[in-house]
Amino acid sequence: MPELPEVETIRLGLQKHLVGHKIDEVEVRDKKLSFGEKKAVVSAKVKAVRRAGKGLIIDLDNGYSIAIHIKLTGQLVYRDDKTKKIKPSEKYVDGLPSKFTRVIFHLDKSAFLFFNDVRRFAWMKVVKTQEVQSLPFFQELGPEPPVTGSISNKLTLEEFNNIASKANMPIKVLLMDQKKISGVGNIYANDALFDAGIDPRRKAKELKSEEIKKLYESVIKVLKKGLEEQGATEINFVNALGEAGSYQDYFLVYGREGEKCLECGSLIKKVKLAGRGTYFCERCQK
DNA sequence: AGTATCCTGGAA
DNA sequence: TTCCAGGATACT
Repeated sequence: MPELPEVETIRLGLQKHLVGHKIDEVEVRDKKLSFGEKKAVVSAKVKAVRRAGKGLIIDLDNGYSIAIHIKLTGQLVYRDDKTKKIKPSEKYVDGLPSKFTRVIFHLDKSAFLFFNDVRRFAWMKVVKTQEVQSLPFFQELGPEPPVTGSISNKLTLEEFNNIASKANMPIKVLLMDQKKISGVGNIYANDALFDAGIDPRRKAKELKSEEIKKLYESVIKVLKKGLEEQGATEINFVNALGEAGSYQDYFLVYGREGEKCLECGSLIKKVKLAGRGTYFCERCQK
């Protein structure tokens, strides 16, 4: 789902297209969304777009920011006269107001930013820039594997070793715990464990240090691959121009239950860990 | 540490 | 028609 590579892909697109625009008007169409003070963003200019874990921060030039989490199905899509020509992915729920469009930013130079979300788990909140880090989500974020584009602290191998040695939970659950390690979700956790040859059900604290080292490298490797492919379009992830990613064409084990292991040909198994679908090869992952 | 919850479209 | 997926959180 939207994880570090997907959110970073959006950030890069917004950094390129959104920065410099003035916000003329904001339409909040979903009453469930506690957007905050609309007045605080109207007539401000976008200064920068930052990321921490799976969270995004749009900084304005008036001391305010818009903190965002797209959760499972959120989309942030920029449109202007030039980018209108780009044919969006079929996964793009709708560029123009649709029933899934929760917020519309009317920008200067006839541009728009659409915030779409089918399942309504995503959130978007106006806060003072200084207070972004004190929002519970950002405050509690753990360090992030060293990939790119983030303001979070970088997870070192030593730290990963330390965190794992104290965690009495399956290693896969640890990888996905944003308070311990940020940015990794279900897709990349499954694929990293396959790449490292480690059974996702094993207790984190029981892993040997060479296994932790291998896993550390595998996590970085799959995240980088995800970034290169501009993310995975599983449900309806799209980038800031409405285009799909392609990491779904390179899934190692995620979503491949019953299919052949890419290494040994035996069938990929699926179990549940902490309520989440967990895919692995019993023969390759020990 | 595990489980229910939010929400909805799409799969079974 | 029912069930399932999933990020993060609130419970137990």
